[in-house]
Amino acid sequence: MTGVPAVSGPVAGGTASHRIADALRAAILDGGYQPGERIRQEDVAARSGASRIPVREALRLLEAEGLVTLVANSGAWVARLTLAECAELYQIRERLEPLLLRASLPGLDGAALGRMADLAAAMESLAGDVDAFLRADREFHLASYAAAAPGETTQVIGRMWNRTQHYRREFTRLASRRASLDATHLEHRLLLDCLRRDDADDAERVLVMHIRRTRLELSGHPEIFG
Amino acid sequence: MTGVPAVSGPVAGGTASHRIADALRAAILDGGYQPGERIRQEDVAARSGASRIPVREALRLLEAEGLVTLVANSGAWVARLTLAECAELYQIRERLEPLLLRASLPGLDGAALGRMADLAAAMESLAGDVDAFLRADREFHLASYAAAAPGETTQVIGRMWNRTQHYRREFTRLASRRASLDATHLEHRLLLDCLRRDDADDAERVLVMHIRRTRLELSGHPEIFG
DNA sequence: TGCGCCGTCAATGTATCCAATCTAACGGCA
DNA sequence: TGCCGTTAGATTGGATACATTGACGGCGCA
Repeated sequence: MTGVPAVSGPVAGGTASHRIADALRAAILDGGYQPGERIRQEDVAARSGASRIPVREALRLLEAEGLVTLVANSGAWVARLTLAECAELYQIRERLEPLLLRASLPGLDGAALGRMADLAAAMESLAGDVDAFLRADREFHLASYAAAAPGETTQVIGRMWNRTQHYRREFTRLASRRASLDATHLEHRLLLDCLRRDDADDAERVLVMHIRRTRLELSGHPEIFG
Repeated sequence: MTGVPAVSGPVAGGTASHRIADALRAAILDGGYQPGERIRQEDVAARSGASRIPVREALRLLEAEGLVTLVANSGAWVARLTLAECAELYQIRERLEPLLLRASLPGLDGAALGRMADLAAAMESLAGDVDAFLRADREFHLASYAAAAPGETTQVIGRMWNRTQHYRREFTRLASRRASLDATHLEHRLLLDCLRRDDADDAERVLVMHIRRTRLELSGHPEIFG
């Protein structure tokens, strides 16, 4: 229940709906709920000590974020993606993340780049711990965008990361077993180099290739989406 | 209340929340509600013959779409954009719409291109009627994407169009008064030509320039965002 | 006269209760 | 024995009623 830096996280004020939505989101991202798993309103209500009304609003919120699928008069399930849907989210990322990176680049200072270097190094040594790798990878990329003014682009990209989180976990599990994250590590270093050189064009290119390669490798593992 | 081809339109099942959300969305897009205007839950409930519960869920939905701004314990307002926020949405469009156009291009047949040509011609003669122009422009561009499999990209782009609708209307009002939509018309013809030639790269380029020029012209009219 | 406190009111947030709908198990029938 | 209609249960959707929060205006005081 801890650890994932929630993108649309505990920002919103004290209303119960938001608290519940935050808790559910964290549970889904951490794998406490699996894709396809049913979410019963009363269960959530009981666990959060509230009535079903705020739970319903929380579910609506998560549906809008794409994390939950609601069917009228039937129920709520943790959203699952087909391979094609997941690939589409990655294509959106390929187009939008370079935009955000470009906006962030001028504001990235030495401290931010240092933190990113630490994370990149950590990922290379963390080959075994999938969840730690996921957290570091997420923080690495989000850190590269952190100097951009938060706005719609950040929101959209955050939703893409959240929606694909489970499949990234499964893929990383596979890849780490075969010790085949070398390309990832290399691209992270390349990206850092572009940022240090303040070269936005190169950074965009590297980032596009990084996301695209991941997408193509994901497409090679349709069994993840079974 | 009619006319706007709602992007996230009356798709969803019979639940009252969705009906109310559809009605509110249409009202906002048509200008029945102005940006910054307050939306009272009881008003909407009374008008739609339902209680406040489904109204609240509808408002949550529209908040997620970016059309409504909710403040806890305070109320709901029709979302308003600053010039910077609007420009950001246009930058997202610059990156994503070419992607969608490329996906749609192979499936565009003669009928679709013919319809687009009709709409382009209509826009050129419709110089006076702002709302008719807006409808035609929207249908023109959405038609160019219609052959792509509906997915997240379509959704995101639709939301961008919806959120900027009001400001496009105001801008068009200004531009049509000065008869300065010539560049728009020209770009529409160029785009159609690329599509007829089945040239995806050129089409992407023209579309990017089309959206970017609009963004820059919008930036020249900060008074719209007062 | 201007600032700040307090009371009233309106609008939202939440809980409880009832109705409508879907699911699944059961039994009848071919 | 397999299929289908029926019925009972569970679960969600919605309405009403109450609690809570925030806003506005009046009053007192400096």
